[in-house]
Amino acid sequence: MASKNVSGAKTSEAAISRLREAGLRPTRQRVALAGMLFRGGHHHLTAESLHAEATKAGHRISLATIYNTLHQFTGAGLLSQVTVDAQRSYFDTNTGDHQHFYVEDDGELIDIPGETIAIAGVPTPPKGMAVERVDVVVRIKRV
Amino acid sequence: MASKNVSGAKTSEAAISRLREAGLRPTRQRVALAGMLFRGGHHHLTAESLHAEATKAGHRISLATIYNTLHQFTGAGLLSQVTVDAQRSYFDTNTGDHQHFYVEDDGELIDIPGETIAIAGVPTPPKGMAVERVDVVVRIKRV
DNA sequence: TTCTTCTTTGGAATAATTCTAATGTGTTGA
DNA sequence: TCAACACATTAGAATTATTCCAAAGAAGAA
Repeated sequence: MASKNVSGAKTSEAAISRLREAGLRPTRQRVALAGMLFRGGHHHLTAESLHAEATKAGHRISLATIYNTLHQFTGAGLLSQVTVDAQRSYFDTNTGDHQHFYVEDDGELIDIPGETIAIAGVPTPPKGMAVERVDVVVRIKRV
Repeated sequence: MASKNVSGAKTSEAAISRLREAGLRPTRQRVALAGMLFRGGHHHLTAESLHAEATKAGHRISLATIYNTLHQFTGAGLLSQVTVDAQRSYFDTNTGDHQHFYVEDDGELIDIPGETIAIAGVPTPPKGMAVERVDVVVRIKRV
């Protein structure tokens, strides 16, 4: 018997294997969120925005679970966290090497591809420390 | 009759003119904070850390005033704000062009002089926007 | 001085995030 | 198939950083 929703089913299967590979149990909530997050082009989100999107799509997922999931996905390398604003945490489905424009007027993030910006002369960290990541944020404003 | 504390008096005078030049009324609280902040080498601080330092130095200044003052000083160009952690706002007495190491283990900031890192290829911002600042954060961890 | 305007303040309010303890669910092995 | 366990989810309380508010206080001009 055919699935009620072929494209939905495919999304789910992809999400499920993605979660399994990451070592995360494919629970209903995680599958739903992974389906929304990794369905196509990259995007930026916050806990609140993802919660709103999930609710609108008909998934009843608590905010606590949204937070848990965002952190688990980040830990598993499925998402990256972007720190540009002291008030709110942003997440990015693009985990590759790249940078961001941050529009200060409305808190929007815009990707800058990884090869665009060249950074030279990063100094050696203090003894006993290693560089984890080099973040570049180009803060822009409406003129 | 001589001042009770020559060095303290000098610090105050310097702080007072600094505030006047910035167009800020030299109130008792602002003078005390400016005295602590601009007394010597550059440093990094948070609202809480400044409040604790002020209290320890015997100044009774409310946390609300600490926040007000930090924002006013930042607006006046006496401080710069550093966004490296989503949970807490850092301020820097070094307002010149420079970058930071951020020690993720203990939330410490370390300055990287302005000439050290070279950034090339910053793309043109979208129409109607202008680059406000380019921030580089080198996140490091204990190995 | 005295008036006016700007500041400071304690405490309440807000916002984002985390915690907690109870309940629910995926997985495993018999 | 199902019992049993480990792991997840949840609502709501708790926490943390920060801002707001309205009243009381201090700085500057006349």
